Amino acid sequence: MSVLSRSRQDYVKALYALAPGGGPVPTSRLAERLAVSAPSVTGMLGRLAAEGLVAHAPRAGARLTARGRRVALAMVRRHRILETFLVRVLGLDWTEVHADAEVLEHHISDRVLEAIDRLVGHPHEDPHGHPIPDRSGRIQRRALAALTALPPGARAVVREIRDADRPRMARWKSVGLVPGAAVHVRRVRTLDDVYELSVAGRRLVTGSEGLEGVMVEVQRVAPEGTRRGR
Amino acid sequence: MSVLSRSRQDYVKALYALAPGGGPVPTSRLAERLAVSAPSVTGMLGRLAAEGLVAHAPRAGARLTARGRRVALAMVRRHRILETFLVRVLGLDWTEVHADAEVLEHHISDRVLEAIDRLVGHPHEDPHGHPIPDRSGRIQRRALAALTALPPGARAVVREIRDADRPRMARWKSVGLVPGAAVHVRRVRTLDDVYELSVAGRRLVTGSEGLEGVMVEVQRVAPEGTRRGR
DNA sequence: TACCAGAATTAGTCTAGGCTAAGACCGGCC
DNA sequence: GGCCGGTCTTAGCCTAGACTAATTCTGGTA
Repeated sequence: MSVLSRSRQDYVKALYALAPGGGPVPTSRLAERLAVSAPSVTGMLGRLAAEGLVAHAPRAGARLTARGRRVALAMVRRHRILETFLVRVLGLDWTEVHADAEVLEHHISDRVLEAIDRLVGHPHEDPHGHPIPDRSGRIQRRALAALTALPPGARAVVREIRDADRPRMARWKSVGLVPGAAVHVRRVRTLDDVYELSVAGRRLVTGSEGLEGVMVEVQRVAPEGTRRGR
Repeated sequence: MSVLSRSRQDYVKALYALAPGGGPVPTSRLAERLAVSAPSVTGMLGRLAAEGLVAHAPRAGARLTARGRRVALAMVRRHRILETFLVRVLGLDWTEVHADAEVLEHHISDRVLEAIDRLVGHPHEDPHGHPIPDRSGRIQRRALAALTALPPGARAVVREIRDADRPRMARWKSVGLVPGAAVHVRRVRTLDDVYELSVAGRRLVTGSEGLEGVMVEVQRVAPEGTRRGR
């Protein structure tokens, strides 16, 4: 009970990722996320429920218990500290550290994790800008908007780059869409899905597909006379 | 075939550890070392033989093939680089890093391993003094003697501390028996198993039990008129 | 109200890698 | 030469965690 198999850790982590607020997650969503069949999910949810990590109302989805949530947050902490370490200490690129952290988070002892945390200076954010839960599982919650949701004229600062495939992250990085970058939405042509932005002063024209996963903190919604889109 | 399960890696590593020279290893020795039953060993040896990693003549023990030996040396390299990292970068004590390295060696990608190797400056020895195989599996072979095999009067330098239980390694460390330390054998009382040494200038009296695993490079066997013991 | 489609669960298998119990081999002693 | 004890191997079983096929719900529509 005290030491969870890698599989269990993955299920708990996925539940948290799919519903950080604790809402119920359908079996099929978990199956898709974990690249596993639906019956496998049903089976594992049964075990996790018996262990008190999830509440599973048959045919009504599963949600983490308080204990499950603590486990999930511990995994998130491990993952993000490891990513920070891989980038800052080992010099790997932040567009390519996800897979390594994904494996290591299951196998590193608390002792080594805390030593690494110390080495990188107890960071509050990982290289993608995600907040790192503290030892007791507290995580900074912030109200971020998707860059694609901003109306023309808005100004914002990039805060998080959600994990995505490597080429996409590499593209974001190459055009300056990195945590901390200032963004100004110049025009949005909804019909043909074209965004004209300036990113850190440089002009960028792209489709929405190339922006999903970039989360920003809004500075100014729009110049005078313009209303915020939903 | 290209990616070996943790279990397979452990068997191959154990075979190398029990017979670095490539000699045959009895099933029972493997079982003992891996804390596994003899039938489990027979079963796994069958699989490893089918995969070309070991040669298994029934009832005559198993030995590594050239391929198996390459795998084993890669594992040794990973283990020792990781130990070096845990000590030099994370600041852990060399008497307590073995278990962590034992787990991590199976889960770290080549990319991360090489980054770590770079970070610690491509060391040739780990913190216990063991030589680290290079990328192509070449390992420095040296003729070391057990400290307990030295005759009275001999002078030597500690070169390797063989992995052992933590308290024992901690004791060695606390009395100065660390790689690089100069040792002078003052007296050996074979009857009641007492060794009188001076270690880095400090006097040390102990039984042989407290010295097993300390390997030295002999400087001078004995003063005039004394013969070397076997 | 009855039916249908999609989602979830149940039933039954499979693989890796363990285990115990039982049988087969082999080297040494009488 | 025959037996005996230890060492291996074979036989059969177990668990975690996957899978596919078949079955059961359930909510929405005719």
